[in-house]
Amino acid sequence: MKQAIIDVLTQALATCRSQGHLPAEVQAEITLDRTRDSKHGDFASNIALVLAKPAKTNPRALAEKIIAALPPTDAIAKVEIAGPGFINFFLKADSVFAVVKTVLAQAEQFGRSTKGAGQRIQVEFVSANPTGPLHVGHGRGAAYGSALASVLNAAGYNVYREYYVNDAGRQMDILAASVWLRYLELCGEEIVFPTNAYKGDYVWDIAATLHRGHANQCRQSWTDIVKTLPADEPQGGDKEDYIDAIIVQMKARLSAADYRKVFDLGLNVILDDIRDDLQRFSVIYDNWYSERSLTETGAVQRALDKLEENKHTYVKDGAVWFRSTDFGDEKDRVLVRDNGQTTYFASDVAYHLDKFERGFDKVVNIWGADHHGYITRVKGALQAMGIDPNRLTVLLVQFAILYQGGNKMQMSTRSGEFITLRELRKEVGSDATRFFYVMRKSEQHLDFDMDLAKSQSSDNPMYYIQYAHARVSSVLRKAEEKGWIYDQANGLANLDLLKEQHEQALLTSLARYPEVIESAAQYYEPHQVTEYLRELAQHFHTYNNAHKFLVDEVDLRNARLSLVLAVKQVVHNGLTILGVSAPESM
RNA sequence: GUCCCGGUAGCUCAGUUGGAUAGAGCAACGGCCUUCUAAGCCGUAGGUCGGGGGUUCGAUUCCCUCUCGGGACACCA
Repeated sequence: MKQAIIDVLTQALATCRSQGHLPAEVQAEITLDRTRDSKHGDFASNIALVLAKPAKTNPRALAEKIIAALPPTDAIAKVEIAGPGFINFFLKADSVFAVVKTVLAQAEQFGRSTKGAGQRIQVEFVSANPTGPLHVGHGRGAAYGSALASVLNAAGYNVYREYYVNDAGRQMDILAASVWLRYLELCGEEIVFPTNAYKGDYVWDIAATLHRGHANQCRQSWTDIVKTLPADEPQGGDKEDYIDAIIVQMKARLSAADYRKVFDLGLNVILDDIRDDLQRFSVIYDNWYSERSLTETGAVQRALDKLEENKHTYVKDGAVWFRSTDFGDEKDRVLVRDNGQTTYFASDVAYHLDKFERGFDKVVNIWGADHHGYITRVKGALQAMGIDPNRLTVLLVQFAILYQGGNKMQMSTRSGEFITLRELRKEVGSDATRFFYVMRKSEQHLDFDMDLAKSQSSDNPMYYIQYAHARVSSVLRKAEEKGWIYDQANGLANLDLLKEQHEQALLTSLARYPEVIESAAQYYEPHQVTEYLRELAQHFHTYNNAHKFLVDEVDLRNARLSLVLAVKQVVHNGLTILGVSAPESM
């Protein structure tokens, strides 16, 4: 409907140009908005205000010319000039009612569009290091990324969901060392656990599995090891140096195969746990991409070669640097360390090169807000390799702060004292968790009120929306009890009986849904869907309270049931995009 | 110090990407169940859109500046 009006406006402008009311060189994008006030009709355009100056006339006079040039249309009842020169469009009743027919006919497909034109878009999200269970910070990225992917899919993009597994690098070595030390404790060694090692209980579990399967095979004398180590932090040393020294010892004392065994056990146990966790959170992926594979396939080397070929690297202090300052970065970045090891950044360059080599038109990364400094260098590297950096969009997700009983709950991965996504899910449920995570703009700090998320009352927006869905089902059950059979054909033939204000408001809300999906996709803002659903639910509840659906008059009853069934469908479609269930009863 | 994000009702936040009289939910106050779920609805009150400049027909929205919060600034990942 919106597009249809934009089309006739475009034609009208063309006519104005040919008649000389508008200079041919004056161009403007037509904006058409839903009106806030029904006195202003259904849609309003500010085009006359925008073009008045270049056309050297006043807005109202230009608006008249434009209106006169509008081709006749079935859908529009009347057009008015209002205020300083707005053009207001009033839709015919028939075209307002038509949405019910469309919703019921298209069902799950209602709201889908072809705006994305099948463009291939990759969404990479969560990608947490497999060094421990997902915590509540990752949860927001998971809910947001998953909802965004669904929104893009509904808007006609060909979406590919990916998780980048950081299965290489120092943090993973620290995990392996942490597991090994716990294992040594199980073997009977008396050790002092390092400040910088992973202390969560899950490390004990992994160590126990190792001990069960391999007994004392990987056992080494802690007393011997300690002699080679510098002081740990509590003893006045450096905790980073200390843990690194342990890793060196571990690699020296275990065979390569045994080291890999400990390393992979930790990796696989945790990765399986993450997969399971996300699956229960209704977050699914098309692919899990291994960082380690980038080294193994030579992708990292290829990326480094490409940067070197294009003369964007140099050697200093024994390290290979990327001249990222040429692309707006504050300082140049190391690709290969003086010890010969490539950095995480080098893997990232290779990974992003690979993404575009795989043929995605657009790539979206969802990162924690603490990674914002990386955007410039990654985009710089893309540019340095001859790829348009604008094809990459990085969306930052701020941390969520949990509140329970009015108190802030803190977390920290390394200390082992953190709230896991799993705990949050079990506490407030998957539906409410997902809904609350996407309720706010991603780049905004989120106050996550656990008490509210758990509460089963109208204060809780998720329950409020789900209840609208359940309420329609309840009405249908009631109709059945009364022996009244819903006749959809009859209902659709009598939609013109829906004259109440509440009904008109609902019809407009329903018609807006496809526009909301497109907008949410265009701006990467799934929270537009939560806002919309709350509003739709509110219109429904208000209507429900003011009017009875199950009236004696058959025609009116069928018409109203058709309307509320359409509401139910749209609520279902919207909640599905958000990864939230739509219950039949509550 | 540099760079991001934010400041809208007592609280948590929307605000259709520059439009018409700035909205919602809590909290406060007053109403509505012999009825398809009161897990709901209606009403009242509540504002210098952080301050100050600028851009223009028009600014909560864009630009500059100041201010106050939060965060990021590795040869870690």
